[in-house]
Amino acid sequence: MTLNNHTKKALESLKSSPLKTTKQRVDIIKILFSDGNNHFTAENVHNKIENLGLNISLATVYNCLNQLTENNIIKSVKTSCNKIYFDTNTTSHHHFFCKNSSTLIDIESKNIKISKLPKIPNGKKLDSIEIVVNLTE
Amino acid sequence: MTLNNHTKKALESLKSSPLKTTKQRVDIIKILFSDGNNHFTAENVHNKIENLGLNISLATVYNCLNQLTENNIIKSVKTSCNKIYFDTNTTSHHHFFCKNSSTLIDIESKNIKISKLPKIPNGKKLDSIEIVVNLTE
DNA sequence: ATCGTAAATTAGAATTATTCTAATTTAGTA
DNA sequence: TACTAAATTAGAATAATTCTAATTTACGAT
Ligand SMILES: [Mn+2]
Ligand SMILES: [Mn+2]
Ligand SMILES: [Zn+2]
Ligand SMILES: [Zn+2]
Repeated sequence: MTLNNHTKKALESLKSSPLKTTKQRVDIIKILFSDGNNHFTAENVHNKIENLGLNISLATVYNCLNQLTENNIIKSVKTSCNKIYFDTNTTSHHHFFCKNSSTLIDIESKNIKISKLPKIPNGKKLDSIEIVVNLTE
Repeated sequence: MTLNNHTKKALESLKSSPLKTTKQRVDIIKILFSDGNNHFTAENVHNKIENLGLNISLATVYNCLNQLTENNIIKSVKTSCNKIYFDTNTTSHHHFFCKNSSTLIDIESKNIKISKLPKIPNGKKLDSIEIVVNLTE
């Protein structure tokens, strides 16, 4: 029951955010960060909650994940399988996506490099670049 | 009413595919390819159909777009706005995505370059790389 | 041309992921 | 301890897409 560093840091971020420290938010953070950096759907988290015998409604899971995202404690990743994944890695990074298992694996920014980029269309500005390297088994 | 080359080629691909040449498929292809390469949601296509006074059910629009995709006459692009876009550009290419207007703009493969890629995780193989350059206005 | 049949079309129901609503409970502060 | 804004919740709503099952159509064979 001793907390790892990821979890401790996330709980501190929660405390210093404008969000209230509720039992549900603490439980969800513990689940998210228990195993190093990881990617979860809301349903994944809800299943873990049920397996632990906890009772948190699915609406709360979604509310919580969205608010943790808004407060930069986690981030969200849209995948080609039309589900939102929540990502404990808040650094700017990219992903492998395995189509067979619908799993995301981090690619650190320093391990991928774009050396040529077309010019940004007039009137728009660059927001971010997302690279997904799709894998099969 | 004279057809452009994109449309002619797509109609030929339809003819040489295992799909039957139905009025609905021909009309949808004409809509898709009428204006050079373009990106459409199923709803976009259905709206155009209605504006033209044609009558094709939404189910048929989806069926048709999915089968054209399976037969490589168009391709589909998943975006971060959780809608599937259908793309008349079947070459391997990447996209600008404007978050404000939810529009896709092609980036030709030759105009973008990845110079460093991490090694593929054991037991998996590379399927494809998707780069989305997100823009704001 | 007509027939037979597999494929296509259709309206509407179902599904899935997610968000919304509105009533109840709770955290944190005074 | 009381107050109040924020959080939680069950369940309804939404939105995109797919499914179902009945009807129609394309097209190869007669
Ligand atoms: Mn989910
Ligand atoms: Mn659509
Ligand atoms: Zn990640
Ligand atoms: Zn495209």
